Amino acid sequence: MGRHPCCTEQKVRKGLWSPEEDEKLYNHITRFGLERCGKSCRLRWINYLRPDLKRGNLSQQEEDLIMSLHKVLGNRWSQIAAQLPGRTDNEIKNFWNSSLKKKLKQRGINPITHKQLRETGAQGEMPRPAVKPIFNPFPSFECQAATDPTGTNANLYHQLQQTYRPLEQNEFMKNFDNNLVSRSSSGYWNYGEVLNVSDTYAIQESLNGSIDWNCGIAAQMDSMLGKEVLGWSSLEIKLESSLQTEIKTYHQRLNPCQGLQHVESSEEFSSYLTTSLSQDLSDACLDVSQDELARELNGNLLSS
DNA sequence: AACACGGGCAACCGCACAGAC
DNA sequence: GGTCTGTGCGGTTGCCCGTGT
Repeated sequence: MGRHPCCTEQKVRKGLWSPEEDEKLYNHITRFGLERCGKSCRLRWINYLRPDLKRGNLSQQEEDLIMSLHKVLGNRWSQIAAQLPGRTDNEIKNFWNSSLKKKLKQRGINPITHKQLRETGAQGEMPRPAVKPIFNPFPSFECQAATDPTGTNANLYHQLQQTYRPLEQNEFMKNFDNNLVSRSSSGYWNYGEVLNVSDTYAIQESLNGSIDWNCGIAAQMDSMLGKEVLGWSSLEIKLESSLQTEIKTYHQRLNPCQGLQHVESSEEFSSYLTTSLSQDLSDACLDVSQDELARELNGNLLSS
């Protein structure tokens, strides 16, 4: 778990409180009559009083960046906030819940998956699936662009098509029959033998069908599966370090002083970001089709 | 003017993690 | 290895304010 940027600054102490610090705090509270707990004070400082905070509304550029980052990171507000200097995770979370979410819905886009909503629902909501949703090894790429070969991100679509080679029907069934794709009694899918990577990856679906990326939960699988499970964190680290690089490059492109190409829109950035990340992930030789896997596993779930 | 309602936002809550002891 | 403390994080709650009736 990362620390808040303020604690990485050299002049900010961390760890146990010294008697001198206790005395200073005590004096402040007794002198000014502050009746707040430490946690509340900390929150107030982080979200409101910190001198490096930006005031005022978020710019269109910031909004675009949040949108793009959410597509990749999901509700990891602190990580999103880390890319927006002077903005807090709380501010971004509130902005997302009160504004951006609605905007996406109005555009017919599911704010959780960033996929186009079907036109069947009365309120434009996705109908609940008849069976429990299937684990998707690449939730980050469930963007509209990847499913629309005729859209503005056609290049991305074709790249993803090439990067993630579909498994043939019999190839999948062979894997399933040989227990290379398996599911534990606790609801974990294990793709370790199918994904051609050094570690075995595991993940849990939450009740609402979203994916639980928590490494801590995945770590609990050690005992269940009887073997070392977690390379998940290493994948996450790889993904995030890739993301850091892309963000840096994005900022460079946004800065005309550096004489680099200008990014025109959030769509362009999304495409750019996702394309770059897909290249990084393809380096990990992930060789599986999510759609094929989902279809087949759904079928097996129904028949079991 | 009074009330209901909804949106925006700050603050709170509970959990998890890391490090010290 | 267990416990305690400090900290980070995301979901949720509740207050304030504007708007509509």
